[in-house]
Amino acid sequence: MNKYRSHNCNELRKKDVGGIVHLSGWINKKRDHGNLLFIDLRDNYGVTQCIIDKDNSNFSKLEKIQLETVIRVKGKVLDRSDETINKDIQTGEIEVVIENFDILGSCKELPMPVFSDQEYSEEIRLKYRFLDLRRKKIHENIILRSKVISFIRSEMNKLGFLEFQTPILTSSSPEGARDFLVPSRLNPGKFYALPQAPQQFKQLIMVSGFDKYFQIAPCFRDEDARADRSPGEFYQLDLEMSFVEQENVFEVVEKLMANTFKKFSKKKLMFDEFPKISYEDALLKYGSDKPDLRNPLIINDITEIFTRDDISFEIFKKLVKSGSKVRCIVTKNTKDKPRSFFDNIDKWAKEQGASGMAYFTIVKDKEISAKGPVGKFFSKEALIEIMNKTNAKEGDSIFFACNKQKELEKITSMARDKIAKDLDLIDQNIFAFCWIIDYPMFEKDEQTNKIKFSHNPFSMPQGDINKINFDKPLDILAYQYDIVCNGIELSSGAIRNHIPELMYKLFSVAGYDKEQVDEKFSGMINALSYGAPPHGGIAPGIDRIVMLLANEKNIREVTMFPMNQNAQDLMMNAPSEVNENQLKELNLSLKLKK
RNA sequence: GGGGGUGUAGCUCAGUUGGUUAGAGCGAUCGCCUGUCACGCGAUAGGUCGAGGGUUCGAGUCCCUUCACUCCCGCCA
Repeated sequence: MNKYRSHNCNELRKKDVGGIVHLSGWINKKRDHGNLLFIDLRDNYGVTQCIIDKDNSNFSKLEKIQLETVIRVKGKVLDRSDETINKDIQTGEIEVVIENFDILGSCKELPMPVFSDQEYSEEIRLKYRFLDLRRKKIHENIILRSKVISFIRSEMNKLGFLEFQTPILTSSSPEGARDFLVPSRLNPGKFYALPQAPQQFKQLIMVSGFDKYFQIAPCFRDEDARADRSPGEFYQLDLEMSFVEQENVFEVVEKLMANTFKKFSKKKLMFDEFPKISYEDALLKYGSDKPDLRNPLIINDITEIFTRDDISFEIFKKLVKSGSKVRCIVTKNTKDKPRSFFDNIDKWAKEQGASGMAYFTIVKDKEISAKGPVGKFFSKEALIEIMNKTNAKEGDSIFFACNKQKELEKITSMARDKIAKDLDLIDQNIFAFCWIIDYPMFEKDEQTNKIKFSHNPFSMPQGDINKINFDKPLDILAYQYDIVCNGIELSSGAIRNHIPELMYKLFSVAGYDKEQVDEKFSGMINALSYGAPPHGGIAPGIDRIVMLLANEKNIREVTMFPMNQNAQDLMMNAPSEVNENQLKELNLSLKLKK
């Protein structure tokens, strides 16, 4: 036994009754009966009830002690009578009668209570994160995170992957997110960048012949935060494999995800084999390349139907003529839903910046007709065609919107979520994984109208590489894939392009000449010229995996020391100003915007 | 960069149509209480109503500006 404890606070059981023990921990809660005082002593492992009465000379000192003070108690383990057993804690059959105690760490008045299920403002939680982290729920989330990471690590080891560290100070690269820059003292005027991901390094590891690599890798991107996106930094399970095709990567990741999610959650997996959905299909059917497959609603394109003469919905017909599309969502058996249900969705759509959502319900008296504000614009025959096209039946309702494709995808995707939520169609006890595959290599930049890489410039284009038609770059698909779970993008990956000549060609399509590629990606392109194996990989986001497993909607709930939305660490006061000398040494001067 | 929400005691919140001295629970302090486990009871302290300006006889409440936190859009190969 060391001087602080003979047992932890979750260790004592009936068999220990009669023993003299030392416990150390935080005062979780006091219940003061005047002549009898209960103290719940807490540590990482659990809680033990300690008790002292007024006959003990320490009584009045303990009575005055602040919650969250760290104390050591010495006492005798006592059996609890049947009526006083507490089934909610594992040590509930016993209690410790305090003989004496020492204060190991005193505590000022608390800015926030630790023993409480209440919600607190992020500001106070982040400022006093060390207190926040003592609280049960988040304490357990962080422990879960640790266990998940160590499980993943051991699974990867078992699969023959080797773990390597890659540099944190590296070079800035074009494409992708904003870099965090670090000025170099020894190289005035030059900057390192923190890696947005160890992308190039892991490919170099393959070129170096290590075959299978993984790392729980910190990634840094200077972009704005979201609930599921930490500002600044996050962690990926970065992995890369040599001599593989897409399917080989899927096999590894699918097994790893299934094992991890089965081990750490009671929720069921919707699919044992993850469905593969092409990017094009995903955008049509779900309006998004990160569909939540728990949601049964599917989007249908009914643009063509609006060219019929027996539809007199002139606003949509006019928009369709000028290139807009019409897409719809069918809700099953909603004919008896109140008017407010439909109007709310229309109103909601307007709030999202769309022109609203039209709707009608298909009813049949003698003949099929459409009930609802715009129902009168549709003939019986047109309705039957819509029903055929969308699988809608009598009693179902159809919500539809008209817009240019991209905006339409956005609003129908959000409507799919909104309607499913309103109708309570999503089973919360399921994880629905899927692969999104066949991403296009390039896309058109909306603002500049230029061709740019749609995902990763290092991806391998699909098909026979000698027959690629570079004149139609938007038609080139890549061996590029995402894994999605419950509408959250966990990861993207690709089979890489390991052929320098092909790389130059693809970069030239995106507007980079050979010199620029050589300069920006010198390490990579040079390495690929000295015998590179075909290789590919992926990088699932650790924070998001833990978030799903912990059933949390916010990534800060599974991050030990997160920054706030403005990328500030309120506890450590980062970022902070630096003194003139530091700047001078780095050859920097500040020119702040007013 | 844009839009929404929130901001009242240390913490979580209530505060009506603009109307007297801004309330409650938890926490703190003091007192009572020997079987609680969210112990109970009584008392006390604690407020720049985020900040600034305006309207008004009168503003926590209405208007304008601004700040902070948060959610979303943009952004995130």
